[in-house]
This record gives sequence, structure tokens and C-alpha cells, in this order.
Amino acid sequence: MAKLDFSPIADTTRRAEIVALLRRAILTGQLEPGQKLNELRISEQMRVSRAPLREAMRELVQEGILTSIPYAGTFVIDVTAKDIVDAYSLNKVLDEFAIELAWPQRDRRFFDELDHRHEAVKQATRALDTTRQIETALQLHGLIYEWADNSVLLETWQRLTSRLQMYFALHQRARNEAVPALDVHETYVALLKGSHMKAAQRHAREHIDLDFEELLAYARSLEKRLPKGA
Amino acid sequence: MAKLDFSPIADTTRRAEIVALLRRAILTGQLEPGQKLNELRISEQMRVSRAPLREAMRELVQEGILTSIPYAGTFVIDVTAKDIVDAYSLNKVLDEFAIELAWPQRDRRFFDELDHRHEAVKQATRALDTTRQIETALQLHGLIYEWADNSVLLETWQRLTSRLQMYFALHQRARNEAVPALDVHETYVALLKGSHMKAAQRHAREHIDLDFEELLAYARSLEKRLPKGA
DNA sequence: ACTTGTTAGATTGTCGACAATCTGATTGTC
DNA sequence: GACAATCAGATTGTCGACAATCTAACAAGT
Repeated sequence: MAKLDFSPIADTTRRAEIVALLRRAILTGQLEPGQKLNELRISEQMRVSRAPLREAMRELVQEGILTSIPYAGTFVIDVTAKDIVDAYSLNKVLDEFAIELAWPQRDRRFFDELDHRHEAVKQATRALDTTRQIETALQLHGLIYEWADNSVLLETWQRLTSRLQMYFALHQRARNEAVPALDVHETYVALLKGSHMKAAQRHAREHIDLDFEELLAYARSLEKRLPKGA
Repeated sequence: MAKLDFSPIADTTRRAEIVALLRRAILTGQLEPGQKLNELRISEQMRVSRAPLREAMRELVQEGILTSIPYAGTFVIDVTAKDIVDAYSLNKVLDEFAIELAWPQRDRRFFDELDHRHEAVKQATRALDTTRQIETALQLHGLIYEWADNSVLLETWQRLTSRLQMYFALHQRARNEAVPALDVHETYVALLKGSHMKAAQRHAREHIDLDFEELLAYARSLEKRLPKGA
């Protein structure tokens, strides 16, 4: 018998497709923070009844990118400067842990995948496709989590990533200018190939801090709006 | 104007109540791992239509304690030894981080709350209420996360906690015997009141490892069943 | 005996309609 | 004019029924 591994069949429910559509719209910033999602309007646009749409929304609420108030509506989460700081500081900790776990697991496939994903980032950068650039950069970053062989950690990171992707997308849309052409991932990749784990961990922190300052500045500019009650 | 803080009004949707009911049933082990949740049967028992039930189930799927296969059903997650190891190793990392963040935030209310929750654990222990003992112990443990002032971290921990609570409950039900009467939290509480942060962090690790060994042994006994495909 | 095709029953996924709730505009009163 | 009561419209929450899919049992062919 041929020893071919088939991957699971794609989800064929409307619900799953709706989730994918909505998630993409939110993470690319097409749906803005705080915006209300009108069930009837969206269900008509998608040519779908409200039932699967509502179930999809429940999933995204739990995923942390939507928020729901009974009888009032479901909204895209608001982004505050503190949210970004919180997400990033946790990300640092998780990165350090992920590198530690993944380090002894690195093999030929890991290095191949590393190059492959790095190449995808560079390509998106050359093509000036900002949305894809963000996506690929996060996928590159996610490699260590996939190799860490800890399902709970991976899951946690994926949740965190949703938000990070959203933050970056908002940032990009806000300044609405070309992406930095230089490749900030070069040294990161090199260090993951090297033999000095501590150095890789240290760099992960600093590299993050690099983009972070920009992002934070953007976040603060958002704060100018609604002064929270009291 | 009086400076009274009102807490949010209780959720009044059926969905929210269903979520609470189901979560409790799962986390206390009344619904066993792998068990299928029949929508029609449950909706009839709860005197509710399938719509809010299904929405509730979607939430719990995203919460990580249910798993769903299209057109096949929704099941309580299976618990493998590796899941427990993964959850615990991540918990250690998060604990260390939470203590670091919470440390400078400790105030009078923190210490009061600490004693209060510790007392709740002791009371549940005396009453031999194992379910409540698990609950209160996790709440005691969660204090550092609440004081860490990092919403993403808190959220992450709450997700993790769901599973830990389920694991412990299964463990308790399995051995079906009285709970250890001695108070393992005494030194933990003392260290959080002290001035040596590193010591508190170190203890958090070791304290966790204590219960962990028992739990792991139980998990391994579960593995004896279904040998995974191939 | 093994595989393949068929079918009946049960269960999940989806739909359209109705009920409950919120929002804001309008009216009435002082 | 300010304020409370009322009401209409819109939106969310829930329901019961139908459609799509799966499972397991059985029949037929090799």
C-alpha cells in the first residue's frame, strides 16, 4: 500500500467560510476597531442566513477579536495602547520559551522551512504587498512555535498573533505609506540557524522592540479619542 | 454623587446560561472526555431550542474544552498525558511572568484578597468538597494574574485554567478518595507576602510540580486505551 | 469471505419567522 | 425650556421546520 499521508478535508460548512471571511476582514483592517457588525446586513451580503453567521461571530468573540454585548450588538474590539503593550510583553515571554523548546528539535526540515518562509516575506516586501508582508512575517515568526511541540503554547500564540496582525494592519493603514524595504529578519533567521540559543532569545526580544516603538506611537495616537468614563 | 462602583448586570441571554451550565459540567468531569454532545437531547433537557445551544457550544469549542467535527458532532476534548505536560510547562512560564508583573503592584487589597482566598481553600478542604477545593485553589492561584495588570496574560491564564481544572477534576474522580488534608498553599502565600521575588517564583515552580506528578501518573493511565492510528 | 452499492435512520447544518430588547424621537406635563 | 412617559423602528435573541450529511445495516456481486 502506498504510504501517502492525506491531509484532512477542508471544512465544508458555511460557518467555517464565514469565520474565515470575517477574520480576514478584521485582521486586514477592513473592519475598523469599534465598528458594529449588523447581522442582517452582513447575512444578506453573504447570501447566508443569520444562524451560521451568528455562530461564526461567537467563535470570533472567543478568539478575542470581536466583543459582544447582549441585545446591543457585536463589535470589532477596540485597540488601546495598553493592549498592544500587554500583547507584546507576553509575546516576548512566549518567544523565549518557544525558542527554548524548539531549539533541540531543529532539523533539516526546520531550516528548509525557515528559508522558505523568509523568502516569502522578502517576496511580499518586494511586491509592496503590505497585508501579505505582515502575514508572512508572522508565519516566519510562528515557526519556532510549530517546532516547540507544545500544543497549548502554539494555540496561545495563534490567539496572540490574531491581535498582533490586526495591530500591524491598522498601523500600516494609518500611515498609508510604503513598507520599509530593508530586511529586519536577516539576523533573526541567522541566529536560529546558529548554535547560541541565548543569543537567539535575546535577539527575539530586541527585534520585537524595533517594530514595537512605531506601533506604540500609533496606538497612543488612537487614545486621543473617547476619554474613558470617570 | 455617591462613589459606588456597580458591577456589570448579569447576562440575561439563554446562551450565557447554557455556556455556564455546560462549562461546569465539563470542568467537574460530569461530562467525560471524548463524550459526544447530542444537540437534540441536550436542548430538550434544558428546555431550549438548538440555536442558543449551538452558539454556546461554539464558544466552548473556541475556549478549548470542546472539539467539533462538521456533520459528525461536538465532543468533550480528549486528555492525553502530553496535553497535561504541555499545559503545565506553559503554566510555569506564565506564573513566573505574572509574579514579576504583580510584584510591584502588591498592596493592602492584594494581601487581604490573598488571605481571603486562602481561607476559602482551607474551608473547602475541611468540608471535603473536592470540586470546590479545586476551584478555590485555582482562584487563589489566579490572584497574581489579576494583579499583573495585563489583560492578555489574564485571558491566557483563564483559558489554561479551564483545562487544568478539568484535569484535576478527572484526577479526583478517578481515584475517588479523600483529598490530602495538609495545606500545600501555606508557603506559597507566605512567599507572596515576603520581599524575595525570586524565591516566590522558584516556589511557584516547585509547588506546581508537586501536584503535577500525581496528575501525570493519572494521565498516563489513560493512554492505555486507543493506540493512535499508524 | 471480501468488497461494493444501496438504503433507512439519526444527527448536524441552515433557513425564515417570531419574540424580546434597545434606541431615539415624540408627546405631554410642569 | 426641562423632564418624564410613551411609542415606533430597528436589531438581537430564540424558535420550529427543512435540507444536507453521516453512520451503520443490509443486499448484491465477485
